[in-house]
Amino acid sequence: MGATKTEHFTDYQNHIAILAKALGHPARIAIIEYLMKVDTCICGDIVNELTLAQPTVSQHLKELKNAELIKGSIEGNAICYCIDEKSLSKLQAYLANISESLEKKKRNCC
Amino acid sequence: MGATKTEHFTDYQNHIAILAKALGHPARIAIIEYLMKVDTCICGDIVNELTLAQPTVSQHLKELKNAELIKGSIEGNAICYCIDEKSLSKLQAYLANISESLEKKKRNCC
DNA sequence: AATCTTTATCGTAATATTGCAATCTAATTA
DNA sequence: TAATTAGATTGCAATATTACGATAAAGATT
Repeated sequence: MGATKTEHFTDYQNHIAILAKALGHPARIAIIEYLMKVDTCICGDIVNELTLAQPTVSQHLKELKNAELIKGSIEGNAICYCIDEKSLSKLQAYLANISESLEKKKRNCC
Repeated sequence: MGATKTEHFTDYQNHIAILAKALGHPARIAIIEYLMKVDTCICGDIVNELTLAQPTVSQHLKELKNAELIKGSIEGNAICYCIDEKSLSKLQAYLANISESLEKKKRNCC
């Protein structure tokens, strides 16, 4: 035990969960926000932006990349990161859909 | 080490991360979807809906409740759960905001 | 009151995540 | 080519999460 039983859930449920999980750490939210603030992709100074050691930041970047929430391209000896809009939109659309449905059906409870 | 260094991030970043993290498991996505499908709050059969043991489901419900993504009210000897719109909207708005900004600033990279 | 039903909690094992020092790799510059 | 720079990888310790059997708590039913 201990590992998530992904086989009990749909591909879609697993995928949404992976996206949400990737955003489930303040450092990764901070990275996304930093990539938003500077409005091009950014080479280098992500590490300087966070008060975490370089290997830790590298690991968080890797997780965001695995979830395809960011993408990086090699630029000289630095790496240029930016937000991958597609995955972010997917999660956003999912939540928007729920919010919308909730508003429609005025439930008589709670 | 091992624990998230929340003190390095803003309250807002921490809060968004908590919401995302709570959705970062397929069982919890499945719970949210089930609560959406049946359009009132639901007493009882959440456990039957998932192929996980009752204590496991109870734990997932607790985490969703801690993040204030669902709320539960006692109804006889059962408990009646439904989605807590406020928190869900908050995360949705956050992502919508990013998506919107991304579309505006047509970035010349990646 | 005894039993049943529903949900929570405890205890514990397996696994995953977080964080960092040390090290490695690869491109860049001196 | 040696030194530098940017970033990834390795290895490890601390902590968190996931899952579930056993059990407890509390209202409902018999």
